[in-house]
Amino acid sequence: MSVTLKDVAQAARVSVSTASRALTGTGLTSERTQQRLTRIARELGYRPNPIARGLKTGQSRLVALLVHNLTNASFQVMAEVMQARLKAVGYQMLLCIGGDDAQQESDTLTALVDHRIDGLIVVPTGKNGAQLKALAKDVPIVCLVRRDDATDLETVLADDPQGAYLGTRHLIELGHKRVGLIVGRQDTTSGRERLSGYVRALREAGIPVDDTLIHAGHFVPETGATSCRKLLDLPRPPSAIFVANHEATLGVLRVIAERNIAVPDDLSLLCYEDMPWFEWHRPAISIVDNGARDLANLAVDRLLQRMDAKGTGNDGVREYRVGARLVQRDSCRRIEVASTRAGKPKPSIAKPSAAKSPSKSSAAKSAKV
Amino acid sequence: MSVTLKDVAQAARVSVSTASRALTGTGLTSERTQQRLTRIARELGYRPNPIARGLKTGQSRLVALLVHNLTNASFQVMAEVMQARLKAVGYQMLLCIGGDDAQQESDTLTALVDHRIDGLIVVPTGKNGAQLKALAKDVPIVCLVRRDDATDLETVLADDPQGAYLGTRHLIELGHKRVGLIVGRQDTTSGRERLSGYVRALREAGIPVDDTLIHAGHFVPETGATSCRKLLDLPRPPSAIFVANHEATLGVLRVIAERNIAVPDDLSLLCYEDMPWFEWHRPAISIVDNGARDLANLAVDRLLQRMDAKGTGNDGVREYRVGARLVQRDSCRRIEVASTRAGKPKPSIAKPSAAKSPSKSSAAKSAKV
DNA sequence: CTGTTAGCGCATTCAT
DNA sequence: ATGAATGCGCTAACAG
Repeated sequence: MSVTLKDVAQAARVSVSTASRALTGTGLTSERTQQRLTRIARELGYRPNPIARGLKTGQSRLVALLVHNLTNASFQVMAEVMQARLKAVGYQMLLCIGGDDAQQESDTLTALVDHRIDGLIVVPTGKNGAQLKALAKDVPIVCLVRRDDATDLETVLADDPQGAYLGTRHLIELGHKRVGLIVGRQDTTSGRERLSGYVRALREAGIPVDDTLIHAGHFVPETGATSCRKLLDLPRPPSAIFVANHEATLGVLRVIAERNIAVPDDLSLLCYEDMPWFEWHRPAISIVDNGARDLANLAVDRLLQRMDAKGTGNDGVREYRVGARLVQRDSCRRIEVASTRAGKPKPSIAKPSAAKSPSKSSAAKSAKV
Repeated sequence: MSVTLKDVAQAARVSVSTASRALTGTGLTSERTQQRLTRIARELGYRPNPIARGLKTGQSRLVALLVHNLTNASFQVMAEVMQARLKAVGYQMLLCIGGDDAQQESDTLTALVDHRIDGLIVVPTGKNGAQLKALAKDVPIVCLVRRDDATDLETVLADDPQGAYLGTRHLIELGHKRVGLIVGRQDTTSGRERLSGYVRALREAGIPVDDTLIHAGHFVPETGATSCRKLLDLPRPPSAIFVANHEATLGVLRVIAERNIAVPDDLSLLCYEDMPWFEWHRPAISIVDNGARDLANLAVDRLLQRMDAKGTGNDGVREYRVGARLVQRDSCRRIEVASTRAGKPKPSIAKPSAAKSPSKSSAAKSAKV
């Protein structure tokens, strides 16, 4: 069916081992045979068989990415970035979709190691820590976006405390006193951290935290719809809603459309994680950008690094943060400050573009309570 | 590192071959040893090594999907559907992104066969027909969404002629005489077929085809923006635009937003291929649904079938079509028939759904409520 | 620098 | 029904 190393060796009248050495470029062959073999191999259309090679070397040239879905825009760009980066260094990407489900994640993980993947980037559900920990002994693993607290794996996170803080502060600076928050499950890193950023911004502004304005739930559109309805039905509904649960966004937009609410006139809306069309929506939706592309790149960098330095125990385990950015568009408006001081609350900080901010989340700004 | 078949055999005090036979369930072993081995294997946590097995059998339990990108909503659902279906029957999906680029496609294809994939579903660029044809001898292939005319591979297509026809006819029935068309490159199946459907609907209605209303281009947002601008700048601009190039949609929406054009009051808009948020956009965008989910399912069915019936030459090669559907939402409106009969053009057919937004352009700022 | 020898883990032939 | 032997294609000792 296909030409093997043996064929090449025969054609060149050398042993297979010589052929192998010459073609794998181990510099253990004479320059001449090296080139000769290379030529012959090319002429014959020889393609090394990764399966056979893998059986021997224990490697597969396969790297897996395990995400929850492909609907989330962040996961899309992560997948694309990873695929491109990995291909450039000779790896094939195995994309798996776990649905944020513990069982599926577990099954997929074992299937992946069965296939002897050389590396893994995973957005963990957080419910298979033990398994992940065990696997980490055999294959380099980098966690992405979420931390699995039961492990001590290298992890690349978005700076969610900062992002949520920036977003909330922005709304507060626009004059909003009652900011509704729709956030993810509190048993996830991002869910907790975004809530904490929100709370911090409120505290810092001296605004009491009103629990009725906070809705935490599963990462699905329905969460957004339900939560949004409840917020709007409040005796004193919020003047702004911060949707920090990306998957919930669609649900929120749906309710807003259903009730014919004008954004930003009747309600300011701020979302988390960009999507290509947010910019073209009317009004264009302001967002907190989590830096999906940079997250992916960093994760790949770390993974590649670990893959190279295999054998080097899991010492260097470290946690990384990629800064968040506020991207102002047209879905948030300034509202009248119906309170005491007439002075306008500082001009918007509107930092036009990028800006790594101190990633140390909390300590940086103000030592509030 | 991991427990091998040999370990299991030893623990059971049988030969590896017996162990192999028992565990692969070839019914060539006594019922008793069969169960005994199964139990022992489980106790030991034995997991067959697909690499080793693959080397022997020539199979990998890997199936690849090669698409252009992950931005296209259709590709997203196809990837998710495929992954789920394949996993259910014990295959891992290798997702590759070719960027609709001939070179990348070619590279990827060779990498995939190197890895001895057991099957391939590909959205072909159409520029590597020869290669695909050659590969088809070694591995079952199903083309999806596009046909590669240089091959005679089994192909699962959307019914684009029908879809474009339905969409165009819908607009015509609403009274539109000048319907702009933004469509894909004419060297692709879908590009040609959608154009043909458009033309047919026009002809059928006795409306002359105006070339200045037709823009064919690459599958990128920019195409939509450019084309849309040209259409709007026409001396006699169209009253409706049919965006039959999915990737171009964003560009069109952008121009519409930039110019502050009211849809559907100033312009009716019909798009091709659904996206989750189309429904929540304001106005909700009417579309022609290409049936991505069904396309994927059918493609998987066909592939699995071919994979089973391997050896059976490439006889059964056939072409399948998945019907398109028109999904009416709020972005198309009936317009006055500026001709003969005076009858007033009926009130806007505005479907029950959501409410009309403050139609007139000025939406963003201005006084509200 | 090169050829010889040995497996990697498994499925499968051939014996028994 | 089971064991022994063979080889898939390749890499890596181990000699020369």
